Amino acid sequence: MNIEKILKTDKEIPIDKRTIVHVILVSHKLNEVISQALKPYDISIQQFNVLRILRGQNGKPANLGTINERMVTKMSNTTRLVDKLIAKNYVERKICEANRRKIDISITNNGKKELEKIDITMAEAEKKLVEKFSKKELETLNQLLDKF
Amino acid sequence: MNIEKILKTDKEIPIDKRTIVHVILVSHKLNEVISQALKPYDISIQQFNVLRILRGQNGKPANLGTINERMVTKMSNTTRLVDKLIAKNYVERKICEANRRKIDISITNNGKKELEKIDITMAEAEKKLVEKFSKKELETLNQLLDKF
DNA sequence: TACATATATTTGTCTATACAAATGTTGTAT
DNA sequence: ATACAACATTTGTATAGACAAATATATGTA
Repeated sequence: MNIEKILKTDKEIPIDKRTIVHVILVSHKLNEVISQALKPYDISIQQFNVLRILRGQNGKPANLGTINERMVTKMSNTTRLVDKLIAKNYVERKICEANRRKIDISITNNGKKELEKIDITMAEAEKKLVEKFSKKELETLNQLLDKF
Repeated sequence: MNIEKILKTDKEIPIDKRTIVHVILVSHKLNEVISQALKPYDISIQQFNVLRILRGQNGKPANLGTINERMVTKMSNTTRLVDKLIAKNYVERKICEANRRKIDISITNNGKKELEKIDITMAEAEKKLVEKFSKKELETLNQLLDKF
């Protein structure tokens, strides 16, 4: 990924700015590849993330706050994301009887089945994205990213 | 930036997935810091990018295609972005007489003045974002990111 | 010239994100 | 018991992004 080529610029970008733009560009690419991998399943990355979080609850329902905490992108409207998953019959929502301010959100069997199919595609996409890296390089990259 | 803490998970994430999530999380953070820096000027990152591209034209007007090429995030609707900059009187648009399909977009003096103010704030924000890195680390990071 | 094709931009629709305000529920202090 | 603050979610509004369709102009070819 050559940034200068992507941005069609001929002048050299100073290293501070270059690093920042570089991370953002790579992130865009990752998002794009993952979105494409999800396309056949007609589900967005964020919807997929919510489904995975709910499965990780192992039957225990989650409320909105819990989902939000675990999301890669903290959203202000997980409500609307959950709405879409309910429309697809991947998720159920009911009022939490112990605390009626909260809601209990859980994945349906249908949602679990769909997720299993998606998992395979996703694992392939993820593997392909990092195939050019050695294990050592991945470790170095993660250490460097930790400094942000 | 500790990913596991951010995602509130206790289990270790496999390195492939961890790297991908890591890049995306750092990218979110960079975007957030930059957005906040721009907030006092009431301009979005993308609007700022378009302004910078237009200034880089050195008086030569740009058409939509040119702007798109040079954008960090290639958009399908630079049209609407330009609309907003016109409303702020930072940018002018007129039909290109040489080829009436194209439009000539140029930055106004008002836009240039505003951009000069923003530049200072942005340079500070960028510098701060990478302050924990040595020059060598930044170079290594850029080299690793190139492999994506 | 007429027609098909390519090019450049605009518009519509849907999803996602950020932020603020509104709603409803619970806990607490008096 | 009432009033008030804190909490959890929902809703409204604006920006941005992906994609497809529509519009307008230009170009190549029979």
